[in-house]
Amino acid sequence: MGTVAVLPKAASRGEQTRRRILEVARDAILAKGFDATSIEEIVAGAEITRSGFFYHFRDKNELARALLEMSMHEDRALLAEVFRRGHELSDDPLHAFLVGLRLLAEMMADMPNGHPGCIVTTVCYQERLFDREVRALNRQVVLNWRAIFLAELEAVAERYPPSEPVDLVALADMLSTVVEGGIVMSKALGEPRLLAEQILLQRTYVKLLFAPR
Amino acid sequence: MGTVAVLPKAASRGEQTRRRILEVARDAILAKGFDATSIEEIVAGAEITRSGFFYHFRDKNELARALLEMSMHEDRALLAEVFRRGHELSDDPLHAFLVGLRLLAEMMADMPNGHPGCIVTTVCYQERLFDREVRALNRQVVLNWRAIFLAELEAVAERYPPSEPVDLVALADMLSTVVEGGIVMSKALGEPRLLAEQILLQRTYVKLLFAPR
DNA sequence: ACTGCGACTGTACCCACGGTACGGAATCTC
DNA sequence: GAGATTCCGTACCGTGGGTACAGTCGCAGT
Repeated sequence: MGTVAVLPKAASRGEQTRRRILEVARDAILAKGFDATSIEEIVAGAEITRSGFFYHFRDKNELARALLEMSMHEDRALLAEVFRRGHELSDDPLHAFLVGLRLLAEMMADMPNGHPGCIVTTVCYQERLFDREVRALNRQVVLNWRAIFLAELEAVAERYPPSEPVDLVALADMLSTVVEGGIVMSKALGEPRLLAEQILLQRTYVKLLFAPR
Repeated sequence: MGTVAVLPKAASRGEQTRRRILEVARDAILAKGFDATSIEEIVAGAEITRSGFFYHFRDKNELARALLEMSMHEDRALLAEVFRRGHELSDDPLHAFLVGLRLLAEMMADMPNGHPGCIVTTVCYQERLFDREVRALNRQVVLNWRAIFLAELEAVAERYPPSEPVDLVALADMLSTVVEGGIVMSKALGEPRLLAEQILLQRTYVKLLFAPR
């Protein structure tokens, strides 16, 4: 069941346990929400005790912080990989971006039970549960997405003038918006495919804006 | 502070109290999440006792159900009003729809503290907290949005063929997607204007798709 | 004026859960 | 083998959801 990869520099025992806690917690929290996930069941899933949990995390807020950091690294790696492959297949910035978006949509479509959810939404829909540090980190995660998408869009806009005047930052944010909203819609309707479909619709938007007529 | 309008057929005392509970609960839940909102503070805000709360609602699930029903009626009224005004100003279905979207964006922009959040997202990010009935109702709310947007889009598509082949249902869902995602992004970044901006970007998309070149 | 019902109040209690405190014990490292 | 790391066990507190139930208050109908 473990997704723990065999790493060259073997993590210390403590680090391994910590990772196990984070993975169990993430899955449970995305399925049931932060509050509805009890520490009791996290420690059961991670096969430790309550004391063990509080050894690694002072409280649930620190767990949230660690979860956000984990998700930020994973997102960054995933998006980097997707667009790297896009640029590998084409020198044209628009074509590369469109390929990347299609790959992203395919990844989302390949989750049989649908996307499990995003920690960012979990956090900002339970604001008061989290301290300033967590909320700041949450903001940072979103700004990170913006930067990644913006870099792609700027490269595109440099070669292809948009057919309508658009703010590139807002357009970059729209990609995050569609993903976050698409996850909500997929979950609400119980239609896992909706998320990928929405990303492809957004892809068509980009094509319409920049592709030469 | 009360938004209770003076109605002709005065609601019974029980109905008034029930409404007060729902309004207090909605504001608190959107600000802090469902779980983080204690019954204690709801009854304090509504100026009743715990027993009074449980007289009106068997448990928190029933509160959620009532909240969803309230939000469904409010949404329906708001969207109907927005598009009614659009069609009042123009006989052209596309123009009317675009006007409606602009009005919608303006409404969102006029919330000084930003959109407080959407119950639909709250529910589907805390799935396990709610029973089947609540989740079904949540789905119904989203399907309701779909129907409203789809009716507009079908009227548009009948007169103006889209410049790219698109599934109208998916496009209708994209409006909900952008609103839900935009709320999340606004909250996460602490930029209330982002939501309206995203709706206007989506409006441009519709224009690009259907406006004759 | 009496009755019945709707709309609550007050009190007492149970359980789950987050969090604290602290004393160990096993395992690993140097 | 000393010390640090990584846990385990146990006891305890406060908060909050939920149950149970007796009593109160005002109003509508007779």
